[in-house]
Amino acid sequence: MTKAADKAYKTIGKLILNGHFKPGDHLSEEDLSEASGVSRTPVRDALRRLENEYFVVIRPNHGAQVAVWNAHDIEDLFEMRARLEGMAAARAAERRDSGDLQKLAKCVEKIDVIINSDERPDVSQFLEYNRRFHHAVFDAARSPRLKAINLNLVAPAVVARTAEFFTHSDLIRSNAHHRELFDAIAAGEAQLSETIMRTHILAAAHSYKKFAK
Amino acid sequence: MTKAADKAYKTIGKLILNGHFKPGDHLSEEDLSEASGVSRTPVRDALRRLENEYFVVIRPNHGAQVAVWNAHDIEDLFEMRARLEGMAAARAAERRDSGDLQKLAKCVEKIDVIINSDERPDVSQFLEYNRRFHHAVFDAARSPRLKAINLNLVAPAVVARTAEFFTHSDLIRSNAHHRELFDAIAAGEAQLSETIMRTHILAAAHSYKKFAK
DNA sequence: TGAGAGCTTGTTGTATACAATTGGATGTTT
DNA sequence: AAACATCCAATTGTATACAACAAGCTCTCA
Repeated sequence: MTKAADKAYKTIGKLILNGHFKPGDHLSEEDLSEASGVSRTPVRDALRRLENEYFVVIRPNHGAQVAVWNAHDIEDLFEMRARLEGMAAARAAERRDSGDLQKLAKCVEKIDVIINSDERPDVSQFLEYNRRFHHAVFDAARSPRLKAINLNLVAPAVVARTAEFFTHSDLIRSNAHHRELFDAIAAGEAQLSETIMRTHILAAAHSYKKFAK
Repeated sequence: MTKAADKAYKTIGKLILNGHFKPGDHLSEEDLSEASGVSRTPVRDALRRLENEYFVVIRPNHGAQVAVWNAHDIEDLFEMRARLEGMAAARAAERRDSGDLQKLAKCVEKIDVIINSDERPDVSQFLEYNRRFHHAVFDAARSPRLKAINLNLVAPAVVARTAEFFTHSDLIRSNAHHRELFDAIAAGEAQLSETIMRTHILAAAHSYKKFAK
C-alpha cells in the first residue's frame, strides 16, 4: 500500500483507537478524506483494508462503520488466535533457523528489561516487543498464508488494546510464556510449543475478559 | 459489493479458474477493465477482494498477479481449514437450532441422491451442495468472524478445485463424513463434531495431494 | 388524519484525467 | 566490452467530476 492510502489507513486507525470514532459510528468517506488530507479514492482503499482486519464493516451503498464486538465475538476471536498461533508455534518449532531463534531471544530479553526497569512499565513499549515476538514466531513458521490471516486477527481494536488491561503480574507471566515458548521452539518440540502458545493466548483472553466490562 | 465491482470480480475469478490466467501471470488493470466492461476503479476494488481470498497477490506499484501455490502453502491451507472448520463444528454443536439441523440434513440427503443417481455424478452439483453444507455449519456456529475468515480460505482456486480430484469412493466417503457430522452436531457433541470435521478436511487434503501432481 | 408517491439531499459508486513510479532501453564513459 | 547514468514508455496510484442509489421529507389524496 502506498503513500496516500497508507496515510489514510493510519489516520483512520488512530481515530478508531483514540476513541474519536466509537463502535457503530458511521464513517463518512468525505470526512475521512478531509481528516487524512487525501482524496476519497485512497480513503476507500484504506477502508477496504480495515474491513479485512475487522476494524470496520462495509455495507454496499451504505458505507463503513466501526465494527461492533460482543462478548461472543471476542471469545471466538481469542479462540481463533489460540488455534492459528498455536499452529504457527508448532510449525516454527519444525522450521526455525538460528536467525529466528536470535530474534525471539532478543524480544524476550528486551521485554524483561522493560518490565523490570520500572514500577510502571511502559505499556506501548511492551506492546511493540510483544508484537515483534509474535511476528518472529510467524516468520519462523514459514507460512505466508498463516501469517497474513493472523495479522488480521491481531490488528482489530479489541486485541490491540488487550495489554492495557494487564497488571504487572500479568506482564511477568506473559513474558514467562514467551521464554517457555522460546525454549520449546529452540528444542524443536512442536506439540509443546503449540500448547504453550495456546495457554499464552487464552491467558490473555482471561485477563481481557476480567477487566473489560 | 455492487454492480460494476461484482462484475469485475466474477469476470476475473472465471478467467483464473478457466486457466486463462495461470499462477504467476501478471494482471493488467486495463486489460481486466476491458475484459469485464467496467472502468479501472471497480477492477481495482475486485483485485483487493481477490487478494484477501488469496487468489492474487498485489505488490505496491507493481499491480496484481495470480497467486502461486507450492506444496507447503497447500498443506498449511488445509491444516488451517481443519483447525478453523473444526472449531466451527464444535461451536455448531453447542449453538445450533432446529433450523440449522434441517438445512444440514437436506444437504446430506441431496448429495446422496447426486452421488447414487448416476455412475458419473455431476461434480459441480456435488460442489454446490457440499458448499451449502459447510456454510450451514458456519451459520450454526453463530460466529460472523469465523465464517468470514474461513470463506476466504475456501474460495482460493486450489480449494475450489479439490473435488475434481475425487474418485467415486471419495465422494461416498465425503458424504459419510457429512452424515456423521450431522449426527454429532444434532447430539450436541462438540468434541466429536470437531474431530469428524478435522478428519473430513484432512481426508480431502489427502485426495488432493495424491492426484494433483 | 394517515398512508403513500414523489421529490430532495446527502452519500456512495463509477468513470476518466492526470501524477508518480518502475523497469527497461539507450547511449555515454572508462 | 562492461558499467553506469539518463531517458522513455508503460503501468499503477490519486484526484476529481459525474452517476446511481438510499433515506427522509413534503405534499397530495383517500
